[in-house]
Amino acid sequence: MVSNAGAITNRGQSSDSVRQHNLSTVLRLVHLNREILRSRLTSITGLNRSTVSALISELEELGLVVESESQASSGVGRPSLMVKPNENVVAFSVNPEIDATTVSVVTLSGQVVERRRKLMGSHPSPEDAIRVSAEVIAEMRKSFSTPVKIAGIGVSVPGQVRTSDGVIRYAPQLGWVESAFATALSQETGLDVHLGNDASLGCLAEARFGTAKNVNDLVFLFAGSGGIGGGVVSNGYTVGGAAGYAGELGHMKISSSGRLDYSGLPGTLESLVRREDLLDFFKLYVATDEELDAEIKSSESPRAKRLIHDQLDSLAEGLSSLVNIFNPEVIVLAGFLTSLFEFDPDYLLAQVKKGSLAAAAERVVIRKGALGSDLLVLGAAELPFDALISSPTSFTLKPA
Amino acid sequence: MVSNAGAITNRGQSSDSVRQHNLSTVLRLVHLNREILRSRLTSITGLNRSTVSALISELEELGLVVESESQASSGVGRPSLMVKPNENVVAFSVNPEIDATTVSVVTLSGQVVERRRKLMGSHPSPEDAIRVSAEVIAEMRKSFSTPVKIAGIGVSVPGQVRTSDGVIRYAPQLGWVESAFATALSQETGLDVHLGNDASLGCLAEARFGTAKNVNDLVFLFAGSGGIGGGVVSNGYTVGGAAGYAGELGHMKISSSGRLDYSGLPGTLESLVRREDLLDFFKLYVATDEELDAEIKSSESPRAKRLIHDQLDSLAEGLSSLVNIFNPEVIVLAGFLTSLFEFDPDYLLAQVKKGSLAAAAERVVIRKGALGSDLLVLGAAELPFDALISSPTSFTLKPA
DNA sequence: ACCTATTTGTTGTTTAAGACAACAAGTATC
DNA sequence: GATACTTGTTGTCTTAAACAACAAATAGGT
Repeated sequence: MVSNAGAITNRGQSSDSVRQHNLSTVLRLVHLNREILRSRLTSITGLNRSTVSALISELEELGLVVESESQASSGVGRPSLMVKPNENVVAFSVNPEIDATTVSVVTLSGQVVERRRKLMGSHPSPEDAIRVSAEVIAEMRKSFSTPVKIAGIGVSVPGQVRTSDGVIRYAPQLGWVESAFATALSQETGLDVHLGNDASLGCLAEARFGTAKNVNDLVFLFAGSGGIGGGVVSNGYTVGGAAGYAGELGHMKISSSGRLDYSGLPGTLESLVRREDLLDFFKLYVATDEELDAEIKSSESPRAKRLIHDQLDSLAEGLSSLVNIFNPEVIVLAGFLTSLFEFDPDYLLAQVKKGSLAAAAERVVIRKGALGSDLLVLGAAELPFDALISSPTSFTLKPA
Repeated sequence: MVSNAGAITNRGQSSDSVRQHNLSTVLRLVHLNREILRSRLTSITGLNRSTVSALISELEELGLVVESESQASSGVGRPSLMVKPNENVVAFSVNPEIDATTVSVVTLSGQVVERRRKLMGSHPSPEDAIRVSAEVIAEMRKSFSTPVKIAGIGVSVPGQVRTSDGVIRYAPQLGWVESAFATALSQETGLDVHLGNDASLGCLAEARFGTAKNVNDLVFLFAGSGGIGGGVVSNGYTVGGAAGYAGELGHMKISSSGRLDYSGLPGTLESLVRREDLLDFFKLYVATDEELDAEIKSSESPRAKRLIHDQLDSLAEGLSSLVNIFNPEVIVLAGFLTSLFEFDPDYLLAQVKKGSLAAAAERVVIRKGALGSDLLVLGAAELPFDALISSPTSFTLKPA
């Protein structure tokens, strides 16, 4: 079914599904805002005060939210109660990288309360990462001081993930091919496991908690050592594609150059905007984003400036196309792209506008991502939380 | 708000909005299927038989649908009633072109029942097109033999349209800039006027009635004499962008070539895949798509084949990027792109797969559009019909 | 021709849940 | 301390979907 205005399904709504929808809506608002006044909930949802009251009671009985007296009183009238996510509801976030795997605990209120990074030998296999993740998760479950309830596990994957069954199709940097990661990790832990592409999850995180909060049309571009990934939100929905592989914005062809990207495609954005090129130039062999950033910011030599502007030009060409395709409200850059951007923000924006249609580009804004090292951690945790939020009554939280 | 699973709004649902939603859902299904059995409606919506019965009664009282005994009996049991859109409910479709403006009457059941093409002097102004459209519409309203009810007017615009207020920002072929087209035509006719980009409307039409029925992730590419336009459906929603300018797929940069497209951007898909180039080669100065198609299909000379394959290569480069960006289920080609495609369909598909990530491309299918000359007529009419369908009880149909 | 099984439409009743109204509780202003 | 104002709570009302029972219409078997 295709629709602009209507709902996405052909399903009708029974009174039961209405209740589910309203519970989800309230819970989602509480989650997204971290804390929110009851009076705000009534005005945002448009529901009656008494209805919101009943919904919150039900969510409280389910152990998903808690109410407290609000601190700062906001004007005349009886002060409204503050509603927050129950701090005992958590999700695990798993972030495999080339040389380490990070496991974090995130609360439903969006706090990263624990993080453990396990260094691994070079080129770990998916099985290695699964084993290590399962071990860390088991340790963490034993060491919780409060009695937590677990929504599940979210995994950020630097590669292509089939969302339907959580199979990693191809993760070039890690060298992983066709791994039934979700099934395996679920068996090891007894928890629900959800996988997502790292850049798509980053996009989700910035759109929900970061610099693109409340933005419905958004293009996100993320570059690390392994190339460029992307994510798009359109109409408030993540663009996922038929099987979940959408958002591979680094692999757009923007030039006739024969340079290959990490997936072997020529003339793509990823082949022309490369962290490696900058590292080579500055003779930094292993560098953090911060070191590279400092080097770029302090560049004075014409040759350095030329290189950086070349990269900015390529980035602008890609962004111009994306502006024409998506007419976004905001473009969010993350990873070392923020260093390029901040080197000359006006130049980048001007080049983007030059390469795109005036109408599509007229209100676009380019911003730096706001979530830093929490980006993928928060993004991955959203996957199990989404599952919980979309069916709060039937979802079964697991004990620690 | 950003969500994959949930609804797009933060609004709660009262019992009233449930009724509205269910009425819309049923009416939309009737509209999309042209006719549908009551039993199918119950199974698709998941609503109770008696509820569907009540909903249809209400829609019938509103004069939006009619019931009839179904013809072919389908097995045991009491035969189900057939529900169809009321043939008296119509919309006007207005399609301005460089040398003519076409006004059509489309029924809620998707039939084009009348079409008048008014030739206009070269380079008509928006005001000319508005005047001519209003005149034709006035004539048509007088000449209806049955007492019709009018949902409104949909206009396809070969250019960029701000959807919020129906202002044409820029229509390069027509030379129109900043025209408050919707407001003006509405004043002339007393009807609601909705504007949309031509290619986006074509995409919508193919997704609802054409070759991409029931496809939720779809890329549409349409090429005529004025360049290449596009449309995208993702998650079942049209990708519209922040202001409605999204879908300008012809203006993606795919090459370092300095050739300019009709909007002055270099190296774009539109600059490299050009109807004009083929016309020049075949020495056809004014040609219909059919004539050009015949010429392409009968090409034997190596030079002709080379030219066509060059264009196919450029088309494939654009499509590869789009596959990486959207991971569509189906790519639909329309206009003279179908001629290129049919010249060597396997080659195009192979080149597209070669230029894109294996996972994103593995299930993609390229198809020719199915709606031919009804494409824009049906697409534009969907705009007023959408307005009607999304609020069937409060919508006021205008008399002829 | 008749009987049975099956599916669908119709009608009256039940149930779930949001709206509404009245009242209580708590705050700011004068 | 009185008043205005906003919010939370509670009981009642209303809407609309579900449900159940029955009638209607078909196919297939005897």
